[in-house]
Amino acid sequence: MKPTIIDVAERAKVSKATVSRVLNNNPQVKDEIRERVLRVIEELGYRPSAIARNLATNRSNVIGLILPDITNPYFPVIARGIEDAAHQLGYALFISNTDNDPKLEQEYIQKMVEQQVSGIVLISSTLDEETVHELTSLQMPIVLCDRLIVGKPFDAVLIDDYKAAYEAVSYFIGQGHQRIAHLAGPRNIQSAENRKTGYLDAMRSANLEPFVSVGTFSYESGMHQMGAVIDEYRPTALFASNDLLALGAMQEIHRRGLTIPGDIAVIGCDDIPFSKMSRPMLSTISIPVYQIGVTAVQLLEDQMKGVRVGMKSVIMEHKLIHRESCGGVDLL
Amino acid sequence: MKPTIIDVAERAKVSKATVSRVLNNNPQVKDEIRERVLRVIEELGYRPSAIARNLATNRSNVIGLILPDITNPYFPVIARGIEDAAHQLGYALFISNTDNDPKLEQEYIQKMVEQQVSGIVLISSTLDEETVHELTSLQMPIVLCDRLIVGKPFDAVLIDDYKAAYEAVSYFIGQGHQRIAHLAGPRNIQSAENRKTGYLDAMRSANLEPFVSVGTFSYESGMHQMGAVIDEYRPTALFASNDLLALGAMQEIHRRGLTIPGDIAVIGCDDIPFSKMSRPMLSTISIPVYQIGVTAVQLLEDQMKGVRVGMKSVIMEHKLIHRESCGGVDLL
DNA sequence: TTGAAAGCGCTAACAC
DNA sequence: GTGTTAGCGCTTTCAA
Repeated sequence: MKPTIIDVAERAKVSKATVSRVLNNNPQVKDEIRERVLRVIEELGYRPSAIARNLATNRSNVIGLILPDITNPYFPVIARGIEDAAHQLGYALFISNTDNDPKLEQEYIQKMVEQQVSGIVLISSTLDEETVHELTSLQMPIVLCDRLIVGKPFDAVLIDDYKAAYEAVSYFIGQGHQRIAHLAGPRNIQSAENRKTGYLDAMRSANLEPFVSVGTFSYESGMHQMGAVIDEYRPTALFASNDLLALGAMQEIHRRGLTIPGDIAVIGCDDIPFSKMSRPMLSTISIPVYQIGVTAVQLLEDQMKGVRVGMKSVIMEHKLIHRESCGGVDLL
Repeated sequence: MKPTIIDVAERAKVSKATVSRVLNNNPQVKDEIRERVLRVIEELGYRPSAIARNLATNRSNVIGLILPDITNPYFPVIARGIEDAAHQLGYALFISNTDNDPKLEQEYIQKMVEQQVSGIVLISSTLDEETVHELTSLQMPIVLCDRLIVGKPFDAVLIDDYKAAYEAVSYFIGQGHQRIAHLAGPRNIQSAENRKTGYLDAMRSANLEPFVSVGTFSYESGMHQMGAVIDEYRPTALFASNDLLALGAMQEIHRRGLTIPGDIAVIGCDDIPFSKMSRPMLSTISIPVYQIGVTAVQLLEDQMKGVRVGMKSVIMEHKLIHRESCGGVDLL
């Protein structure tokens, strides 16, 4: 059997309260006794049970991360930011993939509640009313990360998708492009919609005829959509709603014997690790993904400590990274 | 306050034992009472505390995953396989990144022990004696995943790195290549060493002069090393120890105005998602990463259920995926 | 089929 | 400075 606090207490000839005190670094323990206890702990290889502790203190020092799919190259860096920040603050991390399925989201939220997590970081693109309602009724610290449905009553860390898209398109316009296409993401993903709107507005304000092709946020989708876009619109520039889409589009552009950026200039969004490995290297809107994760945990910590009342949203800065695929002068 | 089992019991006018029974689907509860209790649970929005439950049952239904870095594109798919399998079996998942730091590995193992996880999946490249010793003394279900230090007394799921490398090199030899270089991974990573040995043996058995360049498992390393390899060895083919290395090497090859596979044919290893997005598409040794994760959890489950005594290693099948970068006839 | 009560391993008053 | 004791919310005998 694993030793318990009682085993330690008996062997060290003290009460378990004292053992508990040394465990929690309570200063009012005589050094001599502290050392004796420590020694016994060592001898026995004793490890306090976090579970018993949690039950007694009603806190778990665990935070939960719920995200769509760790396999999507956009998320690992966020996850890493969250994990690093969490561990730094002494929290362990639960993780669950939902594939954006509201059913699963709710199920995992429930599970986390049952596990008594101290807080939840939720990355969801599709938050429905029901989930929101469930979340609010939880009375639990929650931070929405990156893909907010606007107007929801939660802390959130986001980027300004609208502006990011607007800037990318404006760059193309500044370069003299007239036929700028947009590969959009799924309609139920808020950030995709915002980027689309940004694109549309930028085009309109320059009196240019927009062309949008809607797909999923995947490489394959980028390939397939791009074929039709070329056939129907003959763009000289492309703004893709995320890098995977852009990379897929580039593949198709090359397949047709067209050049990048010569025939078609391309800008993506997210700056996933691979965007600098493509040929030509993908120009893209860079998002401080790691920092988003760190910030999310900070907001969570604030809530957990009760430092702050009321909600708080943090908007992270994005930046157009001028690599090879968008043509034009080097902006650096 | 969150309702407890007592609140439910009182409101349903039964004892908490009965509530506990319906919670655990104990069949010997009268339907009428079961329904009444269920109704109250619903009304109160009651959720049993996993923590209290764990303390009472001494099981946590949580498994821990310790891996080097979720940000490395090789790991997310494994992680996903593990998570899916875990959730399927009713386990939640802890996750920790170690960056292959033995200190951190030990720290996280300790944390997981304190959290009373039911089992641990450990992906480590560098397992030192001390950690192994700690692990064995834990008496806890453990599965080593993918990067085994051979001869350690744990369950493991692996691939045959030696053979994989041997096959890749043999393919090149079969194509008539004489100057086949190898970009190796770090010396302290077992799989990298095994791949290197496979390369070396294949070269020797064909009486070819080998050329190995050792670096890290990164894209940048691939770029940098490849420069020297070209200068010093003028290879016509390259076997890289992983895809990131291969992709970096391809970048450098292109930068020098050389063609792939024309001037230098390349084969990578791992089949990370990006290997099919590169241009040309990277030929590589494909590893059933997702299945590795699933299998690891199955082994863990076996241990946790006590189904099996003794150790077990599972070797997963790899396969050379012939895409564009390795030249030669299409093998399909 | 149900209830009473002991206990899981720890923390936190409170008393000494 | 240290010990006693009463919980934390659940499961699980054991009786009834």
